[in-house]
Amino acid sequence: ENIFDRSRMAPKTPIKNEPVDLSKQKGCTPERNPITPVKLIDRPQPDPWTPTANLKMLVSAASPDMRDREKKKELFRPIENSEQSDTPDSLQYDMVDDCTVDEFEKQRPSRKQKSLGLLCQKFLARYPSYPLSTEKTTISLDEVASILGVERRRIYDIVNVLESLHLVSRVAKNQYCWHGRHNLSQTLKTLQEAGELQYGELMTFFQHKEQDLEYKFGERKKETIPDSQDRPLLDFSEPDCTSASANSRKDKSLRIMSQKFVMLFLVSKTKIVTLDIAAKILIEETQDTVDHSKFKTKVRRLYDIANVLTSLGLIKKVHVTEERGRKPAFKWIGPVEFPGKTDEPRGHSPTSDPLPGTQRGACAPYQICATGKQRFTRHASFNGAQPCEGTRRKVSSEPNSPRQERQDEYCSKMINLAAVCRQKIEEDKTIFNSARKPSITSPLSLLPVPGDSEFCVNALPQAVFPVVQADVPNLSLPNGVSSQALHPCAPAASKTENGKPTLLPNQPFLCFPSSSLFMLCGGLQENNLRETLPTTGDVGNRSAEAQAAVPPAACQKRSSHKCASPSAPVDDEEPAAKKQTMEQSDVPLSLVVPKKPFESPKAESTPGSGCTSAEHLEAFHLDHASPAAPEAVHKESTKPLDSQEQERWSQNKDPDEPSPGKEQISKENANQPFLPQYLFVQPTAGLSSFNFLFSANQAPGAISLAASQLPSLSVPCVVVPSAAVASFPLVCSPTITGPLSPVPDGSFSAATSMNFSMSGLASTTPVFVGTTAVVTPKVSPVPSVDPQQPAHPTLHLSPVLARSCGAVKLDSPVCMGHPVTLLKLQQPSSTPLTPKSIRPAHHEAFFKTPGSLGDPVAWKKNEGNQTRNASSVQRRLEISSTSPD
DNA sequence: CGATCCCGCCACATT
DNA sequence: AATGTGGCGGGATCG
Repeated sequence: ENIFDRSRMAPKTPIKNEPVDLSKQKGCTPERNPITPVKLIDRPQPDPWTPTANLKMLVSAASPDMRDREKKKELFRPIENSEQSDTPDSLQYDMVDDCTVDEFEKQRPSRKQKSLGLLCQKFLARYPSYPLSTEKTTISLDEVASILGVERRRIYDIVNVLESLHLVSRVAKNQYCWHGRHNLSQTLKTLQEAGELQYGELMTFFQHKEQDLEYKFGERKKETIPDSQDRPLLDFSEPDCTSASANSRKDKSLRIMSQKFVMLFLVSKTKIVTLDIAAKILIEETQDTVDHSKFKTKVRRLYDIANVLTSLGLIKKVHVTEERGRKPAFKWIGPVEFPGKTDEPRGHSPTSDPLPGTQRGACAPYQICATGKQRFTRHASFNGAQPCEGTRRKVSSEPNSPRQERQDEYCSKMINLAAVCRQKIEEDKTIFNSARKPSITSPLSLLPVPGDSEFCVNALPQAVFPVVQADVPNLSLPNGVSSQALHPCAPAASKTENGKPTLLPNQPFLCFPSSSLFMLCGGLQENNLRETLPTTGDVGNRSAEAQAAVPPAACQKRSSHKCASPSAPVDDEEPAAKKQTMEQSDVPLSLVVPKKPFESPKAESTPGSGCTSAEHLEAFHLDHASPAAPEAVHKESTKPLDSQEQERWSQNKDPDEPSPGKEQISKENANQPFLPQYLFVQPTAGLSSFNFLFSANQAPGAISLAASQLPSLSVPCVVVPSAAVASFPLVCSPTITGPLSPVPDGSFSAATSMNFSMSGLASTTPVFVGTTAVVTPKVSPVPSVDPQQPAHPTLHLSPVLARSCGAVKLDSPVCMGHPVTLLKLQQPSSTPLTPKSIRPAHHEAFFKTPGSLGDPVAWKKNEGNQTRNASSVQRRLEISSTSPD
């Protein structure tokens, strides 16, 4: 085929065009010559095209060796062609063509015929699914490539994915060993376990499985993080050589990606994963960049992987309808339950066997990864045990993969979490979308319904995101959220101190339902603080009630995930949130998440909180631009968002100097001291999208309100999206609470938000947040501002902000800027770090919070306080709703 | 026009 | 240095 094309093509275009054009031309006119006289001339020279095409052809025909030769030959060809052959050839071809013209067209064109999926099917057809154990089938890449008539590069794409599932393993250069699907079940099981650990935790949190987990998580991170930085290496290293490998090439990202991708399916209740979510989740490390391109690249890779998995019959393409529209997604159609061992004869218990050495080893890695906290430790040991295997590549795939994964995981955990969150969110979205509810308010929808959604319904989400989604309603968002966020943050915060924040990441933190927004709430003030948690709870309840309002706003946003966490607060929050969720599941709220964390301890202290908050904030900043958080605060102040943001930004830039933002913050603080809450978001990496943050403070009241159902959230929060991503828009409203002026504000806010999200954003990330409640209800203004902000992308943020501890922190308003940038800054190190930073104390506090939440009294108190907030919140909600509308 | 994703350049790893 | 691998993203094709 190629040949023909070429010949034809030759005339015109060398390489690429060949096929199509040529065929057509020929078809039309026999004499292409006339047409391409000049070209002919060219052709000769055009070695390029000829060679390639020819080569391919040849290659395919011939053996590897041949191919080389042929390549050489090709060189010659051009010459031949150039002179005359073109015409003649073409003629000949034509002749042929005559008959086949149609054929030509038929054959050539279709891109589909050359699709990776089809290629993979051909590849798989060559080998038995369940080969006899005795027979060892070795695969020669060159051979296969030639047989299938494709370049070797393509085969790598296939083999890498198959290797990730252990269907094949690399034996040597150019040589792979075919294992078939015997171990597939085991592998999937392992992946599922690993996935649960990684992603699951998050989910779990959210869900409620165990608060503990959350805590753990947080702790882990903390612990790990610190070490982690190093550790990670180890971990990584384990896999291969770790650091080297890790650092060095991305190594096997395709393999890792593939495994992670599969994990997402296995962990997802719905068994449906949208590409964008997956991409975000998988982005991890990189934080930096921005992403957009990164995101695109990731998606591309996912398509590659998906094609192979589709050929394996593990997934199928579906579309999820969301508010926005329909998104491409894949549904897992492979085995879901993995009894002990599945196919394989042996069955080891999954868990038990570590056997690294063996095939199973692969599993092990996963497990390891999964473990999470332990990870580090284990890994270490693990590593020790297995020193690097050889070098990176090592033959056996198994080892590598696991390792790799670990690495990734490790790194990614955070990401994962975030991702998870996202997923959930997305799922939620999906669900929502699909099913039901419309978006109006996204938030709402989220909440309520999730279940319904059909499509997704099933699964949806919840599982995945436990957090949000499912629970949504229940969730108490607030707490949960906060807590989550906090965790990560906390550590981060600590780190932050340094200045760097390492936060990282994002850990995961929250997520919100998809799109929806999220909110986070913050904190609350002192009073609240203590109560905060309670508040949250209240919030939840209230929120539900209140919620309504909120939702709308929330709804709009879709953003995604978010996460983040500011430092300490975050931690708390998250956990709390999770807990809440769990606990409260009942609660209607949904979304929101609040955070709050601080409150607790520090906050309570009151001012102290400030400190805390500050820290948190810092963390944020660090993370990303955490500034946002501050901003949120600012918002409270009333300023318009824009301004606030800007200010913040500026602040960020000059951390030391407080810019206005700071001032504001201070104000805020003054006003309310609160703290912080926030969340953060992940940066880039994962999601691209979102970043966010939030503020915290929240008014308790606000929270409360909402309650009920809806989630309202109170939180001020924000988010941002990254432009790139786009995906998420976010928004947030801040505050909530007060009833501020409702309408107007609302509008603004809404508008703002919206705009925000998007537009401005586009650029980057924008974000921002809302604010808090406590303070005055200034609410409205802020929102409006936001929109503008987006514009700037820039951001930057100085992480500095973070610094600010106390008052300052607040300030930090947000930042936003590009998400990327910001993010990166922080992230890099941070990611992992964060956790560590977080301190238990915080956690505890946070945790406590939740507990506190529980207290009715507290709640009540909060309410009182909140009242305003609430109102504002409500307003916001209203507003938001309006705007959306 | 967005979703897909082929194609192959080119950097990095391995031999 | 040669060759194997595989990240990556331009840009073509599909729907």
